Amino acid sequence: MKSEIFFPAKDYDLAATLDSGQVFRWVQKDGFWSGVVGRNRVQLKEELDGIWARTDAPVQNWDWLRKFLQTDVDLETILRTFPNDEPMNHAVTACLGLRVLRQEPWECLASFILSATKQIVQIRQIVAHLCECFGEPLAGDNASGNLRYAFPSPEKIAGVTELDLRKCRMGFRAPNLLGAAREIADGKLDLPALGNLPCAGAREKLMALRGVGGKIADCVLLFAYGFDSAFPVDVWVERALQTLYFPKRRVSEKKLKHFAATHFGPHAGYAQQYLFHYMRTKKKR
DNA sequence: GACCAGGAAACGA
DNA sequence: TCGTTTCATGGT
Repeated sequence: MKSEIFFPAKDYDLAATLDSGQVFRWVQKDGFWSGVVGRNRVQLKEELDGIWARTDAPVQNWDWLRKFLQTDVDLETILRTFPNDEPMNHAVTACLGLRVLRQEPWECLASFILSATKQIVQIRQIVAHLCECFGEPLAGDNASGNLRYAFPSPEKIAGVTELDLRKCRMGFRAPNLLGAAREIADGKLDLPALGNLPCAGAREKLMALRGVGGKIADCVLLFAYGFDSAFPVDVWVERALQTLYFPKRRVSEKKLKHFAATHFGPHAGYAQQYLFHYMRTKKKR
């Protein structure tokens, strides 16, 4: 029994949002985007004035999907807080409608632990392997590959061996994922409770995990908890800051991070996502 | 076949 | 407090 709904939203670019390295399980086919949110398989389609959605299983309350998509966020208000400079204006013009999603914390944390020095296509492959190996099967019948499964729980991961995880081709990231899963399964780290802490406190807790440094912590703070001030600096964003803002002189990573923390305003993380996607897509045009 | 990827941690100067 | 090296794997 399928269910469907329409979420009104101005300026929502579904492709840019789902294909900008925030999430790793969404695939486009036959004009729809297919993915999994929690235990629900979902199909999405961008319409003129919003997002149309359909699930395989019946749904009464759609709050979980509305929250994931962040359709209630007034994008225009956020964009107005961005600095009015040339690089930022170019990035916004190029990817208008790009949104920051609100993900489930464990899936987000696990995915970004697996992201270390991996290309986005490869992160997708590793996550797909992980779901096929350890995820619970989902109800319904019209999905293929890893979309047949939920993202595996911390308890499930905590119960397998490092060798089992390495079979998903995650290499040296395996002990880091296993360690994080055990901390959570053992109750030593209360992931949902991090959302009640100040940003800096939550960041500290995340960085206490082996394999989680500042960049991965910032991704989780921004993509799972909605701390819009978090500003992940990876190789692409570092390149964006260096070439777009300081083209004449080489600036140290530390200086770039200080610049980022002071220049982009209260929704810096949102601005970061525009710069990231802009840099990754502009040369292809 | 070289080079690099949404990094982090250990190490040496 | 810096820069350098190592880690595993696969895309380009």
